[in-house]
Amino acid sequence: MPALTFKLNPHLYLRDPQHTELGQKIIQVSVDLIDRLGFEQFNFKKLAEEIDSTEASIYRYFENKHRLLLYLVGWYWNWLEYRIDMFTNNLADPKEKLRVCIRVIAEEKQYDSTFEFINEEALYRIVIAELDKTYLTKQVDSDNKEGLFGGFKSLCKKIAGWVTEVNPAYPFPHALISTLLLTSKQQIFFADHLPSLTNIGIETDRYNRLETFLGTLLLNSVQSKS
Amino acid sequence: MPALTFKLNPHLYLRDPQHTELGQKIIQVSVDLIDRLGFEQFNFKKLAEEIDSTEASIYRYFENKHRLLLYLVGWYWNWLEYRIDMFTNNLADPKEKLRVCIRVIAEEKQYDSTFEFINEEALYRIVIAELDKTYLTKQVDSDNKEGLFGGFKSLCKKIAGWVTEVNPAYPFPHALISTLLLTSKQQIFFADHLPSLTNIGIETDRYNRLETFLGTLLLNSVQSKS
DNA sequence: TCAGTTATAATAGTATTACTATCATTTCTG
DNA sequence: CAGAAATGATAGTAATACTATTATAACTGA
Repeated sequence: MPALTFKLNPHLYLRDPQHTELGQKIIQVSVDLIDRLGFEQFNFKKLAEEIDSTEASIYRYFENKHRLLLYLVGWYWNWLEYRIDMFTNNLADPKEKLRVCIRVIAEEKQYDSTFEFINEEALYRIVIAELDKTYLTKQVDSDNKEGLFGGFKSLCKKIAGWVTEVNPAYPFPHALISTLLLTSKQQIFFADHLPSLTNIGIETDRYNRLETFLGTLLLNSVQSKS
Repeated sequence: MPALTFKLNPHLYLRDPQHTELGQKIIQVSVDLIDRLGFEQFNFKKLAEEIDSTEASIYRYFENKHRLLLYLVGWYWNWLEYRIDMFTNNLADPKEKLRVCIRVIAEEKQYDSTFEFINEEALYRIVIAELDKTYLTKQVDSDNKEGLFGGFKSLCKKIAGWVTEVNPAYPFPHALISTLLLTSKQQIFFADHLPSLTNIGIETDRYNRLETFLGTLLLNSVQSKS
């Protein structure tokens, strides 16, 4: 399979990091570093040291670290949508699509060799811990106007469309799917850190249990009338 | 009705702010200021100016601004649990309790004169925008060991108990309720800032629509077997 | 009432962060 | 090989999140 890349919203970056060696290094190493340090402790100075470059050089690719996070999370949403498409495009029944979709959303994320310089396992952990910080800011409205949340919205719209196919009378398809997408991350976080808020554990079958939980949540709601 | 206060976990503060005039002012004005500026732009220097005091004085009440946020959010959970108790303690049927519970969770929050120096409307907006930041940190585990998330966990446990009463076979009561509690905030945020991720609007009946959405989500899941 | 404790104010200072600016050097391109 | 573009090296700034010190005001018990 040829090496693929995603075309991300150009407002996310100043210079496209996928097109240069330094840019690729920034992406690759920032994933590892944010995973290790957390987004608050992460900064461009530490990143520059790690890749033997300078702060100033990194600022030529990303306006600030928030945009870099938006870029990484945007990349994740594209990747997830790509995987969902891959596993659903041979299916006709929208209900079956939703089932497969839940499996892909809930599954353990593993390194995907289709995409070089992105460690999907680490990126998944970043999304779990930092996703909400992408939009819980004072600039959410201007960021949104620039289309920086396009990946999330696109995926939500697609899946919500299948919900409506299954039951056109269901009044909350988008709310249901955004809830599903966020919940899939939150419950994993709770399992790891606040276990009394969930019934997902830390065992190896946690992803199966998550799938079951999300499955009942989604499918029972969709079938309801009210 | 006499003026009430909540007994919050003492690890949240260095000196109990409810016991002194300055402490009460810190609480009261920080709610307004965080609501206006957002938590990132908020700091103790600005707060000190606003209440004609000094940074150093505020640091004698709260170790840092994160603890202050935890305090405010903890207060909110106590308040919500108090309201839920108020409206459910005369009910015997757990299913009925869940219905009322959803109404209280989804309702528009209005100023509650039972509690002086807390503006519940502003606090509710803070919780919507900043709640996730209380636990999405690197110190979540040590904060949790100190019991700083006690309010959230206590409420989740109580409602999850009613879920189990309704259907002892349902395997995810805590996951379902934590999802419900978070979703109730997230969907309001989306309605205000990322409307394509929800079907709740900004109209006056938004809280009724939210209640309906959460109702189907909860009640259909609880009744399911799998 | 006054000595002693405690709370607050006033002020200063520090390390880190999130940038911006400038200029030199390397690399890539027609 | 000239010129442009990308990167590196270095410096500097305003703001943040504190800590420390000393002075003053307020309350408390004997």
